[in-house]
Amino acid sequence: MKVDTGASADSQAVPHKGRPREFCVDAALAAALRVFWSKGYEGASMADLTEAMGITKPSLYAAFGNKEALFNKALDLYEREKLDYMQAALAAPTARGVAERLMRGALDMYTCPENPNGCLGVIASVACGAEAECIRQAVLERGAAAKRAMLDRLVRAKEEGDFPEDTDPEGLAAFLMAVNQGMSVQAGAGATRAELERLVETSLKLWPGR
Amino acid sequence: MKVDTGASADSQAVPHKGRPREFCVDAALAAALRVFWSKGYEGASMADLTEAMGITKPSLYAAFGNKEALFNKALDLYEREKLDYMQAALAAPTARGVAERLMRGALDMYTCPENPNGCLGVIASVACGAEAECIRQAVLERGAAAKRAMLDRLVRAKEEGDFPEDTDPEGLAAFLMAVNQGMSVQAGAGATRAELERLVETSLKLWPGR
DNA sequence: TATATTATATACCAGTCGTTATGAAAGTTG
DNA sequence: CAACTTTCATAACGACTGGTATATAATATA
Repeated sequence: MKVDTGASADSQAVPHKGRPREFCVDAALAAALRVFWSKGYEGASMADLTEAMGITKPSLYAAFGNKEALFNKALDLYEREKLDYMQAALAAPTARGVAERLMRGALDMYTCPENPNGCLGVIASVACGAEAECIRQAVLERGAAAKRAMLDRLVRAKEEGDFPEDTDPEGLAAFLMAVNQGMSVQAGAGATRAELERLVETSLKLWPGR
Repeated sequence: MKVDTGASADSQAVPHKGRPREFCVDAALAAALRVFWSKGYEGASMADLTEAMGITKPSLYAAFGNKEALFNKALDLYEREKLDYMQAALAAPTARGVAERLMRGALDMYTCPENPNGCLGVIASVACGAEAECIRQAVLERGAAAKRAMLDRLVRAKEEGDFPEDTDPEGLAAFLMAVNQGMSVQAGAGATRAELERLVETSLKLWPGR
């Protein structure tokens, strides 16, 4: 297991000693993310990855360590660039605003033609068999953290009077995650944007309180 | 590609000509289902399958054709034995009864200790990369049929006055499927029965009409 | 008992998996 | 120019993939 090379920073600032690399690390990582996102962790072969990234296998191993390390960095990138709607949702003033921003953000994410279909977290957590258990655990960890953040936000919302008295914030947090995960599955199954919009509108209409 | 041997019927009724097989086809298929259910289509290797089924590879190929045919038969078995709560739900007298039976049936299915975690349909449709596209299509086909049946049922429910006037049956059908898929994802992620119960109770409380 | 038919077990196929050893190429530094 | 360092491309590694050829064992039929 190699140490992290700190590849995320742009390496063009200070000229290195040896032969300079001929590819952009960030662009290669973005390409790798697309592959993992499309095919899952185990479904993405090194041949798929190197072809999409435009580099050879030794270059990949030198720059990113191994497949698992590459996936984790791709997962970081995914969370940073594609899951920003989550934090934006949590910042909404009311619980209804949280739900609305979350669902509409997810809708835009899932239906953006630039993106592969579905949610990388769902794909990787569901499609992880056998020896890639640590990958699964890493993905589940992030999902659990997201749910915890949502739960905290909804608990606060209840204290602020956003819900009727008999509302269960834990149930609602699980509910929001479930609708989001369901959207991911249906998007992966080829649902149209119009179909997902109806799902979002229906879910928001059912959402309780303000 | 061999022709179907009609292995579903119990072959002990009439003695065959050659050497009799030493394993029960139905039991082997049930074992194969558990493997596919746990690991997905591509995640389940022939070695996994033969070991769980207690037979050798040539026996498997002779009895079931190949991996794809085996999966399709396992999928039939799954739908027949594990998805019966779907039809039971559709037979409920009111839309609320449909939602209730569906969610509680799914809850029981996902939390039964005998079963692997999650829904085989979700697992196989999400975790199908590359060349197993026909498997994915077959699974998606069944999911689409299930949603269509649900939509028909909810349209009828609206005609029967189970919903407020401004209710969108299509959105509600997608909603029911989404909650179910979300339950599958969360069950696969290791959610406890108590957590899923709260999700079900919350969703049912939000369900509109009677 | 002899023959036909089917299932079994062993070993093997070509291909792919993730990973790495090897040597040449391309830079910086003395 | 000659070290030195790092990346490059080629090729290979052992392990595993889905799928079979072959030979033997077990039954029914004649």
